[in-house]
Amino acid sequence: MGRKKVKLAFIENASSRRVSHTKRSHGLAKKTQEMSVLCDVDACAIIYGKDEQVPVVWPSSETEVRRIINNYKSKYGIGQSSERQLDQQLLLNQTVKKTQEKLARIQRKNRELQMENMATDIMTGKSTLDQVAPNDLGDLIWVLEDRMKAIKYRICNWENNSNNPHFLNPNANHGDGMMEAIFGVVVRKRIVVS
Amino acid sequence: MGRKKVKLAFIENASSRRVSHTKRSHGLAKKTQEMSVLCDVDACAIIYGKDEQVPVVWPSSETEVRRIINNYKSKYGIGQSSERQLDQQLLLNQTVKKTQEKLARIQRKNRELQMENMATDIMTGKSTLDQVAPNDLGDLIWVLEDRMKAIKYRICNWENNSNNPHFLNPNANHGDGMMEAIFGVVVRKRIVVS
DNA sequence: GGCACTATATATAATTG
DNA sequence: TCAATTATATATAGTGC
Repeated sequence: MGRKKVKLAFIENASSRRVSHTKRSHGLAKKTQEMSVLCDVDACAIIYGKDEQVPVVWPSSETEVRRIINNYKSKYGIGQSSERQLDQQLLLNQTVKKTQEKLARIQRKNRELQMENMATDIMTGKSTLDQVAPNDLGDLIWVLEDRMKAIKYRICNWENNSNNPHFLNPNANHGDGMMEAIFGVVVRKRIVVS
Repeated sequence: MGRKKVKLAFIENASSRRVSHTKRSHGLAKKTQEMSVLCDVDACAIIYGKDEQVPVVWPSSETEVRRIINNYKSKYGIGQSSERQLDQQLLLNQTVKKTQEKLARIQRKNRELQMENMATDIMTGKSTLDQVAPNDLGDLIWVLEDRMKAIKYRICNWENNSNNPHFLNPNANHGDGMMEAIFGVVVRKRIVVS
């Protein structure tokens, strides 16, 4: 992907290696997130090296990462003897497992929606950055970037619909100002509870 | 990537979801491996869900996975509060801020151009004043005043270029009448995206 | 060195057998 | 349902500020 086919080997040049690292780790995180949404599975990616100060991790929420890894461990017994695995199997009956899975699914969904709401709050000035928990910052970036893309898309297609309904409709609620014209109706996402 | 753009949402259809899962998890694993080779970093990806019997993990060596995760934990102290964590928070904060600023910039730019378009619409009669939201009137005035200045300038210099191409060119579209002669070609502004 | 852009390689959604 | 193929979307290597 790119001007040239790159051979699969350590990139000697330090600066282009760093560039590559940035681009690729971003892409990897994105794909991990997409995977988890599209197929509703637990997915997690961890990338770190001595060069990079900050490890790239998805999801960025520590709690989520821990949950996914621990769950993976207990499910597939990483580094555990097979006897231990058997114990686990006995301990966790099907119902419990199913319930856990359901819970996890809801939690993932809920988290997504929380991020959406948070992004809206921040963009509309309802809340400020320092009110955001550190754990949520990373995921928040994703949502913001998504929104930016949506905006860019809208901007690109602006000329095609000169009589934009939001823009010209006199009945439209303009209380949210341009926000609405750009984002469409600004609504709070309803958080799923079950 | 594919015949159609797929929207980022749970794939309802079970069979295509499974196909997607297979393809994407494979791709994710590949990219994780490439990342680790190209940049010589520790990288690890874990994907699992109830549907899939076998979790997709890279690297496939359990030992490696354990090493990477443990190393990550001890290096970046998952669930531990330390200076490093603070650093991370600061960095994330900066990233969010940057993203927000970028977003704000785009929004500002977008608004300017919207006003331009609105002004054009009004001057060409495509829309009328009462279709403009009250919130937008103030900004609209600025744009109109700017245009008036430009018009005055053009009028002042009119005599200097008697054979104005727009004015005399028989192939030019004169549908917009004087508008075009004064403003130049009347086009919708192409909105800048970044 | 970082960012925006462009050309190209890759990944993958449909489609077909 | 799968495997191979094809058409397209996306990721990203290089380029020019």
